[in-house]
Amino acid sequence: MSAKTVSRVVNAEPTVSEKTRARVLRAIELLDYKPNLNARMLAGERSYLIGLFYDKPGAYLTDFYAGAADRCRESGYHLMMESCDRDSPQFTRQVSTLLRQMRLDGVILLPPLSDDGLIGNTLRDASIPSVRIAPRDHTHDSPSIGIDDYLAARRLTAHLIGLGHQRIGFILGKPGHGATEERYRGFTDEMRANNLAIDTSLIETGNFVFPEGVACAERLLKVEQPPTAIFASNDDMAAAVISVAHKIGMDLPTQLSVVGFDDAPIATMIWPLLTTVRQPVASMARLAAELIIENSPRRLGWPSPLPHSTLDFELIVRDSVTSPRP
Amino acid sequence: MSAKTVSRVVNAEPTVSEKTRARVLRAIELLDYKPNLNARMLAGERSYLIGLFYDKPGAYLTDFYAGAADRCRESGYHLMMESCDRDSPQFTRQVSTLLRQMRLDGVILLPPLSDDGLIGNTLRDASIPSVRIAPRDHTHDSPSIGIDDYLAARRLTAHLIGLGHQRIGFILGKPGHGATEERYRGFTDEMRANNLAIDTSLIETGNFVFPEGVACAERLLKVEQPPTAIFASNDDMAAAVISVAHKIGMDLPTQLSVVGFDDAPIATMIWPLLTTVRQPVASMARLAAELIIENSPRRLGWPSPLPHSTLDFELIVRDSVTSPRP
DNA sequence: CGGCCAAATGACAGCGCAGTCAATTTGAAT
DNA sequence: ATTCAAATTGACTGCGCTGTCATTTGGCCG
Repeated sequence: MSAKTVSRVVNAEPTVSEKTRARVLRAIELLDYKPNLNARMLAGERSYLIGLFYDKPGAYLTDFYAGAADRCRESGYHLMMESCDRDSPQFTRQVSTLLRQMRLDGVILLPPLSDDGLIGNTLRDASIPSVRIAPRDHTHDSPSIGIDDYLAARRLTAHLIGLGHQRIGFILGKPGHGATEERYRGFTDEMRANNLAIDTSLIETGNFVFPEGVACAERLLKVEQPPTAIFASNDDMAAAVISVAHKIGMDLPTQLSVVGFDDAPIATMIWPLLTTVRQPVASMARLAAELIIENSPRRLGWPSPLPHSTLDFELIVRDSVTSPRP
Repeated sequence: MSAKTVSRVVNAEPTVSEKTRARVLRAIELLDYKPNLNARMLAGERSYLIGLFYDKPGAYLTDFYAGAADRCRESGYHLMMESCDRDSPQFTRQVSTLLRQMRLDGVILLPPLSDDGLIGNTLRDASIPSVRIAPRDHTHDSPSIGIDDYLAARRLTAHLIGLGHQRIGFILGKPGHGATEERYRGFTDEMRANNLAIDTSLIETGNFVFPEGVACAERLLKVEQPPTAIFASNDDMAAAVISVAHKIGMDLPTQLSVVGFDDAPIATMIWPLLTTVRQPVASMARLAAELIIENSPRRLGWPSPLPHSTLDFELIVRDSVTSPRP
């Protein structure tokens, strides 16, 4: 029973007889043997480490991390969460240091990193597989995972219209994000499909953050003929709308309907509870980790065609929407 | 110029002449040399890895992670965030696997893990240094970091009392957490110091979470003579109070003052903005990482007496508090 | 029963670094 | 200049595993 044979069993190599495999597994169980990760990394080509790169920490980050880490654990991998300050001058250095020091087997890119050319190139140069979450651009040379933002936005808009809303304000996310564009496109298409005019004075840009959402809401609610409903491109900005409405003494949702997007924790921490779209964050995370883990041993590159997974979203109807007052 | 000499320079060993050190450093810079982490781990006794163990992901988790990771990066360390499901049967196995596989140099324990005997023992048996964040119990054999919850709660209560509030409701956190007890003690002591009675029908337990905070708030606002102010032991529960108040049509903060604790993101994402206590999360995180990093090379155990750091909190006065109506 | 091929196993080296200890250089004292 | 201790440096080894390749085993055929 040589060390090598144990190694073979641990790595599930096919060239081991069933008899010895069983014996080894029993011994492993008995001794509670755990292979030393560092030695495996040093000797082998895999590091059993996956990077999770993000720009700014959002509310979904911990959820995503938890989901991906969960999947990683199942296969003996570990997740390294790393904040990538895109504007930092040492940005590339930082990334390549990480890659070289840690020998990551793959990287999961959260938006807006998923569309960042610099990171993309750095990863490609280092031939490190990556998986992109909710990219704007699906022509990258790595798989992507997301929901159909366009469709979700249409549904959400249809929900509003179905209840009788006609003047609907829209708060855009951060320019350049795929989600921003798709959600807006879904909104406008659904409006047009219902022969509803899009009043450009009712379109604001809130960059996905609460404070700017506040400014948008203040402008939106101050116009001559205010909207009866506001579609915010994420829950943080929807919360901002609600906060402003409360501040100026509006009665919600009677006087104003609000919808958000993401089903972030904040969605259920305010009154009225937000009607929103839930992204399957945990599933996306698990899938992302899985893609990398399964691709990792071979290093054969991604299968062709590249898997672009579109997961199902869920329309969550809560209390923040009602029919407009006649 | 042997490899060993380079190793000495990289590890800042003292027995290198200034001349060679300079030469080596220049070469390192020139070649952009990065020592292989895995090899260092395998060969040396350090792993350059610190664990951040948490139970349930809270809002401050990402901030804490960011702060600690920041400090780690400065010294070439990395942070592994791990969720410890305290109730899982494989809990100990999971932890010890981590420790043995990754050979963590140290572990940061977030509450309530900071008071968990099982983890504490496991770590001690593996002689892995740990740093506890906001423990209830300061008699552990590892350093702790926190703020003076008692004092902060007194200040917050004094703020309320100073504005004229006399009937003040209190929502407790999760039993067993140090923060829960200290904050409540601060509240009661300050009330007593002002000769104010503590009406036990105005004390509720919300376990630090929003949904239970909602239930507490509903009960609190339904009593015969409702409080004019509510002290929630954290911001999530304070948000719950505000949400309920909005729901039943109260005018805030005129009819009800609310204070929270932590200055979580939610504190500024609702109207009225929460008056609360800010914990220096980033500083705590940096300090925690630093303690482990500095202790790590020696493995001499902690200095005596054990450093129990009490960092400064900050009373953040915003809009959720006003004088009670006459 | 020998011969042969494929399957299964083991011997060995080396991944890149740090620990050990011996070899070398330096510098101060004689 | 010589001597000797201290300071500095380098050769060598091993950390625990995996890749390579040689060796052994087992099954099947003639």
